[in-house]
Amino acid sequence: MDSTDSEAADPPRSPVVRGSHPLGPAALMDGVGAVAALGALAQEHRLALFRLLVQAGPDGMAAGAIAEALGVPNSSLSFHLAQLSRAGLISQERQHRSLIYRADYPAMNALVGYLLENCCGGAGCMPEAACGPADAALSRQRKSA
Amino acid sequence: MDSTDSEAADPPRSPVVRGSHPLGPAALMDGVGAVAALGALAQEHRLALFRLLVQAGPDGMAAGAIAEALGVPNSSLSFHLAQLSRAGLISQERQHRSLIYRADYPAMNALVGYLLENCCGGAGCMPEAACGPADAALSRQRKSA
DNA sequence: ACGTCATTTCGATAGTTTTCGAATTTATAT
DNA sequence: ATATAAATTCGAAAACTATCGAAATGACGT
Repeated sequence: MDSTDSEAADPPRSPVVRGSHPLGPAALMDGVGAVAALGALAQEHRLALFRLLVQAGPDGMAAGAIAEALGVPNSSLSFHLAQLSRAGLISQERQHRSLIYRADYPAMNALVGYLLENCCGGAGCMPEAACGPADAALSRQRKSA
Repeated sequence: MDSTDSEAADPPRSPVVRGSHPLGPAALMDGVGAVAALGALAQEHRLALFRLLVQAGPDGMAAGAIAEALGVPNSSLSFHLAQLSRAGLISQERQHRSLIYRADYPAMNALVGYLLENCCGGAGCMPEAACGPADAALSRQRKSA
């Protein structure tokens, strides 16, 4: 009752690609990566944080601004940023004295892709869509730097 | 400092629809439900379990068969089934002596929909798809029992 | 009623996550 | 150099999650 599967619940982790945290082309996702990404988003503050970064668009947001917006203490936020970062869902860049964080759209695409492929019966779940780095309605009004 | 958001990180949970665990029309998902669903899937065994149920299709699988397939002790599996059930991602039905579990496709659609809507820049992430209860490629080849 | 099979609940243990103040690091301005 | 600002790491407490054997529940056949 198996064999047709690629990965399931067994200890022997296969030597697949795995993590490309520092803003890489995370175009593909395996089960391990999916668990990491899901776990990173499975927390009230972190889901809100990620949503915020997605809304912020390509400009990203500084850590302090995020902490302010979410009403989370600075050190707690840092912890959550690290979690998302470790899962490859966000990227960091220094700008003057601030650290700017951005949502990693390819990584999110890969996660949704994994869910559609593996958890929706091999077909998919939603009507149709096309993803750029958040520009449809939100960042239309901002020029980016 | 905020206000433009619908839900973020504040304690006062809004009186939205929320959980309809026992196989309900979970067509819409809020942030709280999304965190629950993401958390339910953010675990090696549970992700494998859910995948298995998606592949099993509308026929579902008995708890024992699942435990066997995943190589997880019976009582551990029960715990994981309860987690997925609590998140509304699977449903249960008694059949003779066995309990049959099934993936709840509408719930999964709602989760993916939430991610596309809220975490992909308001546009979406994937090219195109259409979701029925897992029949496209997988259950095509199974006869069902 | 009794035995048996299928599953869940209980209870204890080990491990992981979340939280946040205090101390520290990194960068800039004077 | 020294001060100030922006974030991170450290450390320790509280809360949660995962694991699994043993006992309990529920359904069925005889």
